[in-house]
Order: sequence, then C-alpha cells, then structure tokens
Amino acid sequence: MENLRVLKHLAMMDAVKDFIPISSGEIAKMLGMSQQSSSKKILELIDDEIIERRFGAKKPLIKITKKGVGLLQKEYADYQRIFEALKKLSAKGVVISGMDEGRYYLTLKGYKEQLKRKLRFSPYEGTLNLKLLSSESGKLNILKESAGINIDGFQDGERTFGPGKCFHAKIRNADCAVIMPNRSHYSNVVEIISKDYLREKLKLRDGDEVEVEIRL
Amino acid sequence: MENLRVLKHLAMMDAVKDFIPISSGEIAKMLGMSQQSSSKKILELIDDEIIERRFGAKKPLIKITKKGVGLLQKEYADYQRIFEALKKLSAKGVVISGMDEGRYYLTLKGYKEQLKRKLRFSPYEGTLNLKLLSSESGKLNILKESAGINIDGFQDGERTFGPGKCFHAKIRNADCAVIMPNRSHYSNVVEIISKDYLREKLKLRDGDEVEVEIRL
DNA sequence: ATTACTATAGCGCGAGTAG
DNA sequence: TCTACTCGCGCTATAGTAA
Repeated sequence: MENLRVLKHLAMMDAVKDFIPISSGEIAKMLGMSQQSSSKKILELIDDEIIERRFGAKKPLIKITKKGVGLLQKEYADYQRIFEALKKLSAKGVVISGMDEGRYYLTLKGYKEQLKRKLRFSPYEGTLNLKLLSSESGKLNILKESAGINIDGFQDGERTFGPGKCFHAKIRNADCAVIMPNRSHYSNVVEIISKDYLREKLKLRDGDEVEVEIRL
Repeated sequence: MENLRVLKHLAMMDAVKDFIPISSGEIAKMLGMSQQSSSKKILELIDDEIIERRFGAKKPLIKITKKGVGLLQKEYADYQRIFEALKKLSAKGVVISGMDEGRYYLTLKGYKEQLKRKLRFSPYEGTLNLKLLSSESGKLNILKESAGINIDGFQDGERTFGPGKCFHAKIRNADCAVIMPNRSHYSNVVEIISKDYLREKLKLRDGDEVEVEIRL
C-alpha cells in the first residue's frame, strides 16, 4: 500500500499522539504530489479507518487511529527484524578433525592472553573444527568482511604470528567463539574455541552436524 | 518509491547479508504482483544501484548494495523516531501560583510515601504549577489517556483521598514529576513535584515560560 | 482558505511471447 | 526453467473547477 507513505509522514508529524492541524495541500507538498491526489489518499485512509479527521475552526485536524498505529508498528517490527538479523549469523557445519594446529596456537601466550582478555574466558587448549555445508559457503565471506574482535599479531623470537579476529558464538546454547586469521587461504572450515572441551561437553563426534550462532 | 516494498522484502529474506537465490517470479508471488512487474522493478533497483544481481548456475542471485542498506536504515530510523517520540511528550507552560493545595496533599503520609517509593525521590513539600499554553491543550488529553505511574487513593479517618498518577519529567534538565488526580475537572494546569524547591533551584517567577519533558 | 468532484492524460500492470 | 521485451488496457494522478 502506497498510502503507508502518507501514514508514515503523518506519524512523523506527531499525528500518532494527537490531532494535528494539516491540510491536504500541505501533505501533498511534503510528499511531492498534487493536492488532489493527497485528498484522495486521505479519504482512502479515512475509509479504511487508519486515520480520523475533524474539521475545526482553522485547518483540518488529522489523527492516526489505533488501527493506523498498528500498521506502523507492524512495519517497524519488520525493520527491527531486518537489522537484528544483521547482527547475527547462523551456519550449519559438520564436525571434523583438524591437525591440532589450533591447539598449538592456543598454547602461545601471545594469543592465549589476548583471547582471555577480549573474550572474557580462558579457552580450552584445542579447537573444534567445523566444516560448513556447501550451501553455507557465502557465510564465510560475511565473517571475513566483518570486523569482529581484533586479535593482534606478535613476534616470538624469530617467528611472526599474524593478526586475526574472533566472534562470540553459541553452539547448542554453549558459549564459544569463532576464531580466524585475518589472512586466510580459501577454506570452508571454521575453528571454534570455548572454555570447555566442546567435543566432550556436547558429545560431538566427527560427522555430527551442528549449527553455530555467531554474533557479528 | 514503491520499490521500497520490494527492497524490504528482499531484506527480510536476508539479502542484506549475502546473495540469496531468488527469481523474479518468486518475488512476484510474495508481493502479489506479476512476474513481469517484478522483473521491471528488479531492473529499476539494479539501475539505481540499490540491489546487485548475478546469474548463477541455478537461480539468479540477488544482494542488497550498501546504498540499498542505507535506504533501509533511513527508513528504520524514521520508524524509530516515531516510536521514540511516542514515549515522550514536551509541553510549554507558564509558571503560576497555586493555592497551596498541592503542598497540603504532599504532607499526607498516604501520598508522600507512595510518591517516594514509586518515583525514587522524596518530594519537596510543594508543587510548581504550570499553566499550559493554549496551543498545548491537546497534550493534557494525552496525559489523561496515558497510564503513567499509578498512585493509589486511601482513607484517612473519615476523609477519602482519590487515586492519581504521575509521570517522570524534566524541566531544564532538572528531574521532576508531573502529578495529577485520575478524576480531574477540566484544567490546563499541571502540577510538578521535585526533590528540590524548583522555584528557587531554577530561579522561576510567576509568568516565566518553561518547557517540561514528560516521560509517558 | 479549504476539500473534493469530473475529465483527461499518462503511466504502470500484466498478457503474450521471444530469447 | 529463467528474464524481459512489446503492447494494450486500465488505473491513477493531475488540471480545472465547484462548493
């Protein structure tokens, strides 16, 4: 319904609260349409009991009805859903065995202490590797494009360890985090850390399918 | 722009995050229009750089561009403004002298203790009377229709004191509250209480115009 | 000033259809 | 299957104008 635009404009002029003095010509000007069209739309809105009008001494008075406020709320809720969903990302994957590389990195003080401080938990020294379903491939790009929580790189003797990032996440209601290097070759595997040994806590075995909810 | 409806629908299907596989026919069905119209609208959105399309192996892939997300955010912000404004009410009035009736009620334990508990401050034993400008007359009706914070009535010996309600408010950044009886004759005067003697704290004299911000 | 009618102009929708 | 063209009908917006 295009009349929603008119309704929204009236709402932004506080016609949700109380009658506001406004003429069809003024509404028309605001919305870039003719007075005649505006008049017609107003009549339609009145017909649908979305707004209410009174002819006062001076300008006509318009107020949005409960039904009209309901329409606006529904619309508002839709936008809330859109932007709430934007903060989250859920992806399905199957548990696989890594090559204990993750475990090695987690023993390094340079990473370990940062993770503890920034994630507010001491990670169990090992990662759970999740191979995302092929249908979820795009989700990894989202993670790569998102800032997340930055993990600085560092030097240890002569070896350099690169920077990365992580995201708070949940698997079956267990708090965890997704960690990834900033520079990564193509991969459809994500590494998950948690304060607990997730394989045991969640009774996971290679091949099990799980869903991870990531907070961007 | 009617195309906003199409854009919103795409957003609700997560096309803000990533490319989603969807055909013009599917979009058409969802929005109750013909495949032809849907196709045209898609082309318009692409032309305006609001969405981006790729033709993959299977279905066409559609994603909302930054510009498109910007449009949605603007729309979302409008709705936020509408509903945030609904929680507040500001009204202008001039300071007048009451007949110390307010002061009397505030000395009564039955009201005083409720106000302290429910407003979380001990009111100064006196009220500031504000006569609303005639242009603000509608605002009082809003207050009357709003629930506010309920103040119970009580009995004291043989006299009955009626129930009322109050609202947290601010005058020139000073925390205060508007109090009003549930049953009130017509009046364009509101009574304000605060932990301080507002007349002194804000250097107010009869006839001064002030604006009160009321939290509904 | 307003609102809102009627008549007309023009745009948008969808059927048919090609690629 | 899909997209997207043309074309004709019809809806909708606006100009003119009455009340």
